[in-house]
Amino acid sequence: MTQFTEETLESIRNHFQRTIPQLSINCVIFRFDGETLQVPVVRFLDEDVWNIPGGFIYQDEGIYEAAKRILLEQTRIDNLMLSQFGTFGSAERSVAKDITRNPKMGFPQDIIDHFSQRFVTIGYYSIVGKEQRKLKAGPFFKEVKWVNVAETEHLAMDHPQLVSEALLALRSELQSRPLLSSFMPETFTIPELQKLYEAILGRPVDRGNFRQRILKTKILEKIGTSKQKTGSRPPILYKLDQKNYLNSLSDDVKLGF
Amino acid sequence: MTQFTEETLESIRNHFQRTIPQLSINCVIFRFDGETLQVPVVRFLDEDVWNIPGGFIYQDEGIYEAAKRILLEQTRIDNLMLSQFGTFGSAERSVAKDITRNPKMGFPQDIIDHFSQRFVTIGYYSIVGKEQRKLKAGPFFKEVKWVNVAETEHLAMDHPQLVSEALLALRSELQSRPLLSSFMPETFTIPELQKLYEAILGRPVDRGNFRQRILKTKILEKIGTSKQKTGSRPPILYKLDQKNYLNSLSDDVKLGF
DNA sequence: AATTAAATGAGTAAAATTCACTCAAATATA
DNA sequence: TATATTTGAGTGAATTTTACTCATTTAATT
Repeated sequence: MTQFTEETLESIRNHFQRTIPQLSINCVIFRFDGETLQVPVVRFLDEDVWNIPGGFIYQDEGIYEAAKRILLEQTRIDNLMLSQFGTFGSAERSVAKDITRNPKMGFPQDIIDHFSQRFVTIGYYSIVGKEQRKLKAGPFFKEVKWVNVAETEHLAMDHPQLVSEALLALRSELQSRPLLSSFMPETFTIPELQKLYEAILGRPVDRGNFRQRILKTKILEKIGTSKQKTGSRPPILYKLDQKNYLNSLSDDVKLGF
Repeated sequence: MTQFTEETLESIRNHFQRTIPQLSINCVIFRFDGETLQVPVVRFLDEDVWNIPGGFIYQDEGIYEAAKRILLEQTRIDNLMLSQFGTFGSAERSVAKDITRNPKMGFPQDIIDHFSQRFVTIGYYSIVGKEQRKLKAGPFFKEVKWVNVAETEHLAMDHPQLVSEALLALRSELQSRPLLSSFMPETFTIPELQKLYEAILGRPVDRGNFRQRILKTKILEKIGTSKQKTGSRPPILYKLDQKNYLNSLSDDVKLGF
């Protein structure tokens, strides 16, 4: 049985006081490590279920700012453009089923009651590159880690559903615009980019045609040749041509695979 | 100065008690009258600003059910599939700026305080055909009417923004699936359908190519010839081929104009 | 040093789709 | 009966998509 100091409990109660009741935010952040998609998950205090990072909205902040703050606090991920993928609020949706009600946590009744309320959550998603690796747990959280999207079926509450809905939104965004800037490292190769597309779309993409379409957009700028030790022709290194990339966004350029 | 009976005030206070605080729902329902897109707007009590239909979520109902109930109560529109287009919640977003705080309404302070809170709203949209015309105001509302989308810039609060965001979502939906069932009458002609597409997309569409693409999907079934008195060749009447239409939804058929 | 394996860069032709346009058909009106 | 108007249907050029082939580059192997 975990014991909380009165100070911790007061801090939690104070947080409730300052936030909008029965409304939460969850952030599904995809990270591509070169092979698979992963998302950060957090563990609350001594609980043993993992959660998508999430929290509550202060009375004096907008929901977008709240999403960025929560993400920063719980994972240390910063400077990211977030997009909404949906708001979820069935009548039965509550936090307490999975956490706090757990006897071993030993929460006082008023806090259990708070979490037993029905909660509506606003879902945001984004994507980062593999250079993003440092995660640091925030207050009230014991641990943060990356977990493969394929292994998210055991997350708390309806969080597995949040992950799949976010992935659908990401997929749909990928279809309608050249999605490159935020989640690729400074320089990258076309085969690397193709692997990202395949990870998001969940299916293989023809190599030659992928290259052709990407190059036709002129959003890539040749940098040099990558040096690798794979015993095959080294791929060309590219970086984003910022000017053409921004143009392509406003010109509604689609890659469409 | 409007006078409210104590019974009315109690009914309002009771409603607040049973709903989720600081969270609302708004429904942007597009209607196509053959020429332009319109949305229903409502007028609250004796106020003179018009609002997108909206309301609050009972503690024991899901947000989707709440949206359908609110729409039914305030407009009598029923049996509609609604889709979310976004959730809006800047820190300054409040109801009271436009209504209730109006002195001539004469609300008691506790109700003004309630509406002065910051509110987050979940936006839903849908579309109906011109056969949908009956609107009936619900309790607390004095009037409901259809207004052209082009004339929604004077709606209350951020409701003009809700309309444009909903229109963007509708447009995007139109691009990715053959959008026909819910908003066309039982039988219709291809020129009529084209006018709907043009209204939603906000631009002209080539006549011949539109016909070609629609017919290629085989989701239309020829019924006969329409009889009109325009002094020109009468267009062919079609109805939806339900089986092919459902197939086209699962097969991810795109019309893409 | 020459050969091989492996993956990349580049290109090409057929198929499919999009786009711009012409022409015939059907109807009310003059 | 002729005319104006709008719809139905079709066609060919342009473009895009798709399914490939082939040359290039490098590390490892012989």
